[in-house]
Amino acid sequence: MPHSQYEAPELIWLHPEHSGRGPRPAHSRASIAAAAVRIADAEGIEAVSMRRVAAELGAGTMSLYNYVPKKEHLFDLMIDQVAGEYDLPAGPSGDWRADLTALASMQLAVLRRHAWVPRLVATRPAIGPNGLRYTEFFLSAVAGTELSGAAKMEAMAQLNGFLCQFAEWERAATGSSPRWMADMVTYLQGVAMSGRYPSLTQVLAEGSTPADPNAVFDRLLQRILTALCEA
Amino acid sequence: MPHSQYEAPELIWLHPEHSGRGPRPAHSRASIAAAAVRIADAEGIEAVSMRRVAAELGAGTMSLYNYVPKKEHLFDLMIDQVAGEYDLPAGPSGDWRADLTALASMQLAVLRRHAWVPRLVATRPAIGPNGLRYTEFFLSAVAGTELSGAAKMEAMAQLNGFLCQFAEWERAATGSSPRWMADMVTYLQGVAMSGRYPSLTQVLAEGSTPADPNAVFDRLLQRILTALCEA
DNA sequence: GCCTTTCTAGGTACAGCGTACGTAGAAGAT
DNA sequence: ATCTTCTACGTACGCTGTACCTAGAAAGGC
Repeated sequence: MPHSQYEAPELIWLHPEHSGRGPRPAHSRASIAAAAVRIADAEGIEAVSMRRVAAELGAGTMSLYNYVPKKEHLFDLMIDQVAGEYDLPAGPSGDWRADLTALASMQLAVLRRHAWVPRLVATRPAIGPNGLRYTEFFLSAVAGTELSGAAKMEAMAQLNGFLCQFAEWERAATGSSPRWMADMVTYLQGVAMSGRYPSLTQVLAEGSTPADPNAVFDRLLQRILTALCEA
Repeated sequence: MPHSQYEAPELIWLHPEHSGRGPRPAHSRASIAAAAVRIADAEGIEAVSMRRVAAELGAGTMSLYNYVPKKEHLFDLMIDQVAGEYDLPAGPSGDWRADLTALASMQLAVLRRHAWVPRLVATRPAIGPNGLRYTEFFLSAVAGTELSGAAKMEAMAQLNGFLCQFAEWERAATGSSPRWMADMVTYLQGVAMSGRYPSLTQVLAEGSTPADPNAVFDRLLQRILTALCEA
């Protein structure tokens, strides 16, 4: 294909991976995605640059562009790569609440392993092959409910949003740098001292024994499931 | 302060805006935040660069660093700037559900006006002066419930997450480029054709009369409120 | 067999980014 | 009047995504 006047599709999944002609590609989408995931897990999503991923693969920077026409597409590959970690049952059990509870636990585990995922999926739809497997299982699990098709999709989006939100909240509470935590304490002390925020001050003063995140998760999840799927 | 060996606090709110000495600053946090918000509203958040904001203010690029030690802090200022758009009642009405419903509607309006907000608040806590006013109102509104202090904060975080999620979902459904929508349709047709995703195919085939977003919002909001605040 | 076509690999180059550092000068403190 | 501390901002560095180009490999048509 000529370089000019051709516009790559917005969706990498519409871009054929290889089309017979020419030399065998030295890499694959899967190996590229795996390399990018490795970097993001170890050094954070902001360390994932085209140069860095290419270096990880031992390839030239610009060679990557044969596989990934735009950097955004690299993110799509990464999302679908981790979506491949789901170990989905062959079919729904008939108990939608049990199925979705199990699915959500699995997803939380994935989000904990790959802390950069919530940020990415908030921006881009996860509709690669593995994302579609997830969607298919979710939809089959809630097939027995009275939800309309559109409502099922909404419910999936909301559940995903809740899980990402929870994972980020958990990480913010436990994974911040000491300096950051210290600054936060200093600031909130000043806020309490100012006297302008009595309700907030009262909550802060409560001491807040940090509840077991898993317990909080289970409780909130059940409530969300009820909210989403019950008529 | 000397340039070296001093480390700015992680929180811009711990950084004094001006300390008497030296020449009068030509700008203010408020004017800088307003300029950045103007740019983000008009051209998207990725158009907000230190150079661009400085230019908008008619200042030299590096002058901005006297007000905003790091770019992240500029985001904090922007978030608090739009949090200033809330027109909060003087105090809670005593009906927490009514108060939170009104608060959520106001917030949705803000998120619709400033589509870049969800992405930012997912990353950074909104604890500037205006964010604290919001927090204070939320906490005072749910003061009558049986929630613990920590549970109240969780509830606020979850409600915020829901609102951002909803705003992004709404925008994705209505605000994408024609090219993007066309590519999506092409892709999903192929997906349905493949036969590998029967439940998804069925949902897609349903036609999905696009429900009134406001109705969907009201319904989901009430369910979320119930899930979060009822014992 | 060869030739043409179409692919892959990857170097070079450019505009734009955040920001470290240094200098010049203004204004409050003594 | 002097010292100190602030503001304004130019220059420069290392990094980013990626447009464009060249070189060579492999498949299709004859």
